[in-house]
Amino acid sequence: MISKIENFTPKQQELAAFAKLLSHPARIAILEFLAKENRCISGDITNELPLSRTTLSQHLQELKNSDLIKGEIEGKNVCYCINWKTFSKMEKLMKQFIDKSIEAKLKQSCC
Amino acid sequence: MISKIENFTPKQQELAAFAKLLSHPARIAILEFLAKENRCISGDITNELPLSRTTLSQHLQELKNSDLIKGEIEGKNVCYCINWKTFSKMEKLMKQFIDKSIEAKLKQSCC
DNA sequence: GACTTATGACGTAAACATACGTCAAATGTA
DNA sequence: TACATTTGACGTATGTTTACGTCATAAGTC
Repeated sequence: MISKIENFTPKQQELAAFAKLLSHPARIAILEFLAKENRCISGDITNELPLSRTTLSQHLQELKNSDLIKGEIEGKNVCYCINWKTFSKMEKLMKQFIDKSIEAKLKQSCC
Repeated sequence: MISKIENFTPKQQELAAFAKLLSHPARIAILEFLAKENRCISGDITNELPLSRTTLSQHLQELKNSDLIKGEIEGKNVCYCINWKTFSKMEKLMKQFIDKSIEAKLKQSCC
């Protein structure tokens, strides 16, 4: 199968990539948990979520690969936390898309 | 394989489902196109996007199944348009998630 | 009625995501 | 040094998404 993704605009691709990260409740739960805790948290996340450590590790890896979270080794543990720089970028793109759409809504005549 | 999705909160599931809809550039492009046009548009979308009619139809179906767009038959054509009620719901959930996260950021001490 | 056009339905192949068990490495503790 | 703990890496089975070709249907046109 040939991917056609590169035929879309960079912005569309970037927004889609961020949306993909949010497209599984486990990853949303991870981000919510990391945001809630005012200190950084290692594999405690495993105890919080109804998934095996292995599966969770995979989701963490995905978030880390996309730079939405950071993970730093702290002795025996790993301290994970949200990368706010990337998070803000996601917020901006998402807001832009939604606002642009809703703006257009006002001019709409049918349906 | 057993799905563990039902073990997460309804809000997490709902947000993830919306995010999944936005997780492909084609579907973002469709929504952008529908929002841009101030009249409703049928299969003209096919001419706008670098995908076969069949593939596009599949993406349209997905958006329609989730109620993010509506499609009404108009003679020979189908008039598609954004379902703003669902769109607003998505906006609200997404905003809630992002704002709640960023609010927590201010209290954060590490990383 | 025959023809064209627009569209959804169905089938299918390739790619990707999800979920988890097991293993190995690295670090702190007895 | 021996041992437990935390964690990423690897393998793998199953499920879902993407992409498209082909067929069927339904509405307008000749």
